[in-house]
Amino acid sequence: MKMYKYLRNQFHDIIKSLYTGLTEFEVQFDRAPGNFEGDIATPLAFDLAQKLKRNPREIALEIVESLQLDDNKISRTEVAGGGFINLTINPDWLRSSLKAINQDVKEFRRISIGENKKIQVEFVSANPTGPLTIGHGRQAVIGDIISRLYEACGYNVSREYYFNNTGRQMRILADSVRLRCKELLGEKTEFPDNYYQGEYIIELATEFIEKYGKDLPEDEPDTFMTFAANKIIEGIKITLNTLGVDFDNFFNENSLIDDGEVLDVLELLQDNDLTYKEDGALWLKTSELGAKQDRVLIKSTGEMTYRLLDIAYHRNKLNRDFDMLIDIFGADHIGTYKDVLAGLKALGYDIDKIQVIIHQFVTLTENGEKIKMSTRKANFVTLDELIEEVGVDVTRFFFIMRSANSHLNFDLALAKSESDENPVFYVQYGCARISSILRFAKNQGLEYSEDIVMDENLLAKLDSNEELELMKKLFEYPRMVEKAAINIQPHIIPAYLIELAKVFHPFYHEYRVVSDNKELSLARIILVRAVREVIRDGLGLLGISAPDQM
RNA sequence: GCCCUCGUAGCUCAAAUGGAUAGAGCAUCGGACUUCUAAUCCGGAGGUUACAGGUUCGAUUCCUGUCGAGGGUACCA
Repeated sequence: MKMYKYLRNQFHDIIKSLYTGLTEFEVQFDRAPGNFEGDIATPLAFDLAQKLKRNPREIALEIVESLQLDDNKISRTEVAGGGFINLTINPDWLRSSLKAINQDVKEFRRISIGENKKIQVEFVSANPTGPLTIGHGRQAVIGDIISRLYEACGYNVSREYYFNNTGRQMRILADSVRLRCKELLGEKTEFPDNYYQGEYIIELATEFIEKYGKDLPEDEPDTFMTFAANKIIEGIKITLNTLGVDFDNFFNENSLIDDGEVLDVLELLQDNDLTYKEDGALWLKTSELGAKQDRVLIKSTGEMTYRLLDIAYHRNKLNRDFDMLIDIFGADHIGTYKDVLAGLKALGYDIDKIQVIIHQFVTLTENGEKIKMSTRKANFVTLDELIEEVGVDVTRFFFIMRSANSHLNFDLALAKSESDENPVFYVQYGCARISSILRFAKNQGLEYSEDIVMDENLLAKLDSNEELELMKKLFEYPRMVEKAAINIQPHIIPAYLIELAKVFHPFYHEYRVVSDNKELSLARIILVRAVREVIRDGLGLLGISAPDQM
């Protein structure tokens, strides 16, 4: 029985029976502060006090009096301060969780909120105009871990990458390659500033000549475009694979055009009187949909804008029968996604299904100097280069340990030279250390087994403060996974794992696991093995390795 | 100009929906390896949560204004 589920049910029942008029209330739980007796606290009496117009302390006392919590689970209940209710967990209940964790940690942390629900996460979706940058890396990791968290909560998750493989930037890409080809063949050219300057364009040009020969198909820009896009997409997929990010579907923008879906949307928008013509362009009446100004759908050149294509794309996604869609965008999309949602809403689609996560940019610094990243200019550091320098584990951990809407400061020099400062090693070290202990124990003839974990008398040996603290921390794990998923805040997981390691390492220094006392040794083996199970599982959710030795 | 995100210890960041005395890491100072991994641990110091108001039992969190950083912005994506 999950701790918080049990408590929530108990409190709900008692409040309903005590205050029959109340229908809407929430029971929230926090960890009790260290200076008060108790492990879990709830301020719900304050909430009720407001609704009932009564003294919070009186209400808290009333609730505590009527509450009939199982002594085997909660050993003490008290009212503290102006009306907080503090609960102390019975150590036996804590110890019982060690069985569950050791037997099957995935079952222990299993949350069934997503049973039979389908969800799609769209992320990265970088244009195929160059290698992935560090900014894309952050998004790749955030999206992947959000997907893993939802899977952990029982959802059926589909990861999708949307390739903007049409439009102006693709034509510039094609022409950049064409010009570099001519240079390679000895011709003098003017290479415009707004073309893609990166070294990789020259490599593409070299490969292009190898394939198509020196007689360039200059009147076939599509040949250059298709060649370059395919090569770049291939590279992007390799990079993502290296980072441990796998997609279920790659969706190409041009398919929306080829299948006529964009025209369908356009027709729908026009039929609903949501558009008008002006200055040779077709405008969407976004100002009537709550936005500041109207936006162009089709430019006077006849070219479709991103907004139109993105409305069509999201319509396509909504028609695919998902219960929820999560979009992960960089801060540069903050101004546009609202127009897209407004357009969809005007067409009658349920946009509440769409959750948009905006993440702030990564600031890359080296030796105190900011490095400005831009694909078009040549001075970016690629994701490949970063992974090469610091490794997959550090890259992933670094990108996920900050909340998405906080600017991420990535100090390259620090990541490269002093990677031991990175907390990922702190967590991994806990895992390696426990494996080492278990190896040592095995040599002494002491080993974990299904039989000993069922022995209540053995587990009862675990009664020191440090051991109980460790168990309390383990007990919180399922709630952390749920919290991270529901709030779409994946950084909660690394923060939790650091906390767990932070409780484990002092325990290790204070007590020997393997000692002359055989029973106590076995009990502690059960405990540290449970810690390792949770760390391993948590690192697994982050896609980070859990080494048995370091 | 307008819109969005943000401003917390010297630095990088936590603190779910408003909860009790705002927490970590790094850096700094002082300690701990003949015993299961010192990539570790123990202790000290470090704060008017940018600033000024407001809302209430209670504000880092919500509202208003000022200052500062990043992003978007009127036919790029």
